[in-house]
Parts: sequence; structure tokens; C-alpha cells
Amino acid sequence: MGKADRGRSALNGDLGLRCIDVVVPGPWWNALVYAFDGESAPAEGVRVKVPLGRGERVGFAAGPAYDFSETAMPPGALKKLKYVKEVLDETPPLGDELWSLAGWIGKTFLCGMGEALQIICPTPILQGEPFSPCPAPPGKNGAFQEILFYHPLDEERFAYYRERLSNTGERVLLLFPEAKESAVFFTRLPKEIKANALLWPSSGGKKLWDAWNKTASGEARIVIGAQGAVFAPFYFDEFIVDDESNPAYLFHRSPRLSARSLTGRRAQFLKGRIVLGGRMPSGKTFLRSHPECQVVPDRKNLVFVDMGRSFKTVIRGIEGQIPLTRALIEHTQATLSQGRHVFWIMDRKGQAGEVCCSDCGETLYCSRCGSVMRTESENTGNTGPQNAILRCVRCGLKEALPAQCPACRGTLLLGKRPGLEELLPLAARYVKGYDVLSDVKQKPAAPSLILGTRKLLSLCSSLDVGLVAWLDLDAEGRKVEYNARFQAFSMVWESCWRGLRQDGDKDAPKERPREKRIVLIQTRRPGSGWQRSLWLGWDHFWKRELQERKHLNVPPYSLWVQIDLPDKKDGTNRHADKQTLLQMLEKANIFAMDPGDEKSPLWVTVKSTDRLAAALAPRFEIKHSRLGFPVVTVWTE
DNA sequence: CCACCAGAGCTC
DNA sequence: AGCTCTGGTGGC
Repeated sequence: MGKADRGRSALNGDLGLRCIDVVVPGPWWNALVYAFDGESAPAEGVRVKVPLGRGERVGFAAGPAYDFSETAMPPGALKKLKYVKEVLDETPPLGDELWSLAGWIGKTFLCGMGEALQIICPTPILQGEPFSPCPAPPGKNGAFQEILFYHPLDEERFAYYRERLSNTGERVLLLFPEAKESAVFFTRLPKEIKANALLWPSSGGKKLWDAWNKTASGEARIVIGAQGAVFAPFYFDEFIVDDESNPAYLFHRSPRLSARSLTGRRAQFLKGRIVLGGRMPSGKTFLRSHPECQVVPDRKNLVFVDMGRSFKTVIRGIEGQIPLTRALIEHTQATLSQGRHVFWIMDRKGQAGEVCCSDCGETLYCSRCGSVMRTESENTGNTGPQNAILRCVRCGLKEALPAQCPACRGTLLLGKRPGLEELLPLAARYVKGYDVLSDVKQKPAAPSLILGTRKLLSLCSSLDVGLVAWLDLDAEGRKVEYNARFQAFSMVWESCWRGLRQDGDKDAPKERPREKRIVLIQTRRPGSGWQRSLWLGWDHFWKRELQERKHLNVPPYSLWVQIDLPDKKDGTNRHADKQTLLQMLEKANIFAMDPGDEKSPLWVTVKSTDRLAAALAPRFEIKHSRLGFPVVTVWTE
């Protein structure tokens, strides 16, 4: 809304009533209009206390003051117009950079500036606590610059980052995908650098507030942290992002911002440098800058095994196989006997990946979100589907296993696709003389076979792993997500290197040997399709993958926007709400896919968000608060 | 008699 | 979503 319609002056008599737009943090998109007394308007970005609803809220002044007659508000609104109660700051607490970042987030991720501010600011800022921002440094002459540094070995990259941190007195933000990695890197820094650095907390609350105050007061010129550190309130010269393609940079809750994109935007605004590092680039970076892959795994260490040669593994009450091959067992035994650990990775948790009725074939779905239910055994120690509970693979809802098929009342429910729980006894039977573990809390003393999902990979940083085996790689790349192949490729790529050190590495800690690692891949089509890129390099992978994505018009060639409608008690309104939203989009010539069933979101594919934002804006005005607001998620890569 | 809590109601 | 007002409950 704001102050469009400048020409109209329906209220001549009220000229002179000064107004400003105020962004009040909340799920709506529009700024709110308030009148204010006093001769000078609060500056843009300054916090103000304003009345809203029954109570009072802290908002941010946005834009210059203007006359009431210039608002787009209906004339009758004048009677209800409220005054700014209090101006809380002398200077804008976020500084011009983070303030502009908030605006950019609102536009780019279709969430409105109010929500962007909620994400950027720690709670005390939103509650009006005093805060002095870091003063802006004198204007820069430099230009935005991008530096790429891809190397599969962590130690190589870390050494490079350390060098960058020590080179100059520059202000640097260094991001890692995981909090743990940032902490380890920080602890190992040489004293001279550490004295100037601050480890960003991964929690919120008081620690975060301390970090804000310390950073803003200039106590440290280097900030190191995970995802959350992207909002460190400081004018940085350089931004370093390690493992830039790691999906962990995506925020967990909506709006699903990407910490890497935010960093890029900050560096551009500040005319600074961005250093992107990693084992491989993200699709977006590859598309933009076409880096070349310099290091590929040794062919000898990549073992492809045809799954067609796997044993028959019969599991009672569950249909399907867990593929175990002779090659897998032999490599496992050999590695364990060298005193090194072995990982078997399979991305199927629980006991059976799916349950269906043996009479009518109906699959059991989640009553909350409609996704497939898998089975997990209760902690009773009993196995077999009879003692299992159901758990939704998407939302995690737990339910008891029904006695009958909900569709036909048949009494025989059959599991499909056996999972990790069933793998444990099997593995123990085939691999004798060593510990077989499925849940690793602390470092195993003796060389062990460790079973798990892709999450196991992070353990490579602290254990000597001589063999990583992917039990069913096809299943990883076959998922419905458009980026399933990237996820599969990057995981296997990571498993070739993570935790290893190069021979002759001078300052490597001595706690573990740095020997080569074998990566064993069980698949139905050994070495075909994207798997071939594992020895040809990630540039080969991205060229093919991007070609295909371009053809299909999926990210990064288009944006996928997911719109989930609010869930209020009465399901009737929800349907009507969806219809109006569809009409609004249709009027703007935007085609939305509606899978039809009640709970599923709407999907829109667009080149850029501008037109879609304009079309959706009316639905996100504050007056719809009672209805609730849809949740919009933008998938960009 | 009042402290405490859940639910309702409201939003330039 | 976040804030306050309301009215019921229960402790002393």
C-alpha cells in the first residue's frame, strides 16, 4: 500500500497531518501508516513504538514522511489513524546495509519485510532494547569481486582460509555449513588470529545478543560461524563461504532463505569480496562462473558393484531386498582387518519403508500430511512388523499399526522396502568378528562396521574410515526432488574425501592416519549416467545436469514457489481461500498448479518473483490477519 | 479477594 | 503472529 496515488487529495482540509510508513514485524507484507507529532520525522530504519490491534508493537520507520492526503488509505480511515507513540532510536539500529538486506529478503523470498526483520534481528532488537550499531566505514572505491576455491580436501581449503584471515587487517565473515565445523576451525586458529576473531553462537537468546553487541562494538574483526552468522551486524570487507553447495545453508523454517545467497547479496551491497569454497560448486555458481574441476578421485578407489549380483536376503513379513553383495562383504572384511572403520550407508530409516494391505494393495498414509508411513520397531527389542509403530516419513507423526486395512478391512499388512533396522541383524550375520553398530554416540574403540543414513558422513571428520559403501545408490538419485541427482552426487563425492589428508601435509594433526579410502557403490547400472561423473569430475556432472534442468525449466533456470494455505479450524474457509487465491493468480496471468487434495500446497513456476509478488500482495495485507496468512516458500536452486 | 491461566478478539 | 482483555478457577 504505502503512499501510492499521490495525485489524489480527497481531504484538502487535512493537509498538514504528517504520516510515515512503519514496518511492523509480522506475517503481513504491507507497511502500516501512522501519524506523528513533532517537527522532524523519525529517520528510515529507526524503531518506533506504535499501537496495533489491542496492544502496542515495536516497528521500524520506513521511508520519508508525507501528508495524509497522499496516502492510498480510504478517506474514512482518517478517524482511525493512530499516532506513533515513541521514537526509540537516534540512529537506525541495523545500519543501512542490514536494513537494505531486509528489504531484499522480503522481495526475493516473498515473505515481506516484516518477516525478514524478524529473521535478521535478535529478540531484544524487536522488543526495543537499546542498541548501537557499528558505524559505517567510509565509502569504498573497490568493486564486488568473486573468488572461487574448490578443493576436495578440507585441510587444503582451511589452510587457504587461514591465510586469508591472517593476511590483512580486513573484516571477514567466515561461514561453515555446520556449527561443529566452525567451532573446530575456530579452536585450531593460531593465537594471533583468534585474538581478533569471534565464534558466532549457534543458539539464540542471551549468547546471540552478546555476539551482536560485541560485533557491533568492533571487538572482533573476524566472525566465524554457521548459517546464523550471516546476519552478524558488521561492515565486512570479505565474506567466505565454505562448502558453498551444502544444502545446510538453507534455513530450516520458512522462509527458506539460503545463507550463501544472503552472503552474496551482502558482499555486493558493500562492494566487497565473496570467496566461495567447497568440495564442489553449487549449480548456481557453476552456471554463473563455469569453474573447472581440478581433482578427481583415483579410479582404483571407486568400486562399482552390480546390484544384480546381490544375495537373496529374506526378511520375514517384509517384501523386497537389502542388497548385499560378495564384493561388499569382502571389502568390508579387508578394511576392518586393517584396523579401520567401515560405513554402510542406506537412506531408508526404520524397518519397512512402506506398509500395504496384502489383499487390496492399499498403502498406509499419514493422517496429518498424507505422506507415506514407514514402520519402526518400538524399543521393546522385538522385531518383525507385528511389534512396529508407524511413522510418517515427512512430518514424523507416530501412529499405532492398525489391526486391519483401513480400506478393505483385510487383516494382513505387509511391509515393503526393508530399512536400516532390518539391516542390522543381517550385517551382523555376514560380517563376523567385528562390532556392528547402528547408532554411534561416541567413538568406537575397535574397528567397527557402522550402519546409517547419509548423516554418517560427518563422522568421517573424527573417525578413520577406510571404506564407505552406498548400499543402494539408485534409490538416492531416483527421488522426486529435482535436485535428487545433485544430492546423490555430492554425497558420494564427499564420501571420497571427507576427513582425509593429503600425503605430505605438513601441519596435519597426528591423531589419525591419512590413508586412502575406498568408496564402494552398489547400483543396477554401474558407472552409467551421472555416476560416470564421479571419476570425470563435478564439471562433467554439472554440464549434463544443468542441460537437463534447463530443458525441464526447473531451478536454477526458474523459481519454484510453494504456497501453503493457512490451516484454520474450519476446513470450509480454506477451500474458498484457495479459490480466491487461484483467481488472483489467474487474473495476473500466472498459472498455478493445484494437486487438488486439501492439504497439498499450490505450486507456481516463475522466472522472477516481481509479478507474482504483486499478484499475491493483496492477500497479504494486514486486514486478513484473522484468516491467517499463506506460507510461501521459494526454491531457487 | 486477588493471582493465574486459557481462550477470545483485534489489527494503518 | 503478538498483544491485551476477559472470565473462570482456585488458593488462602
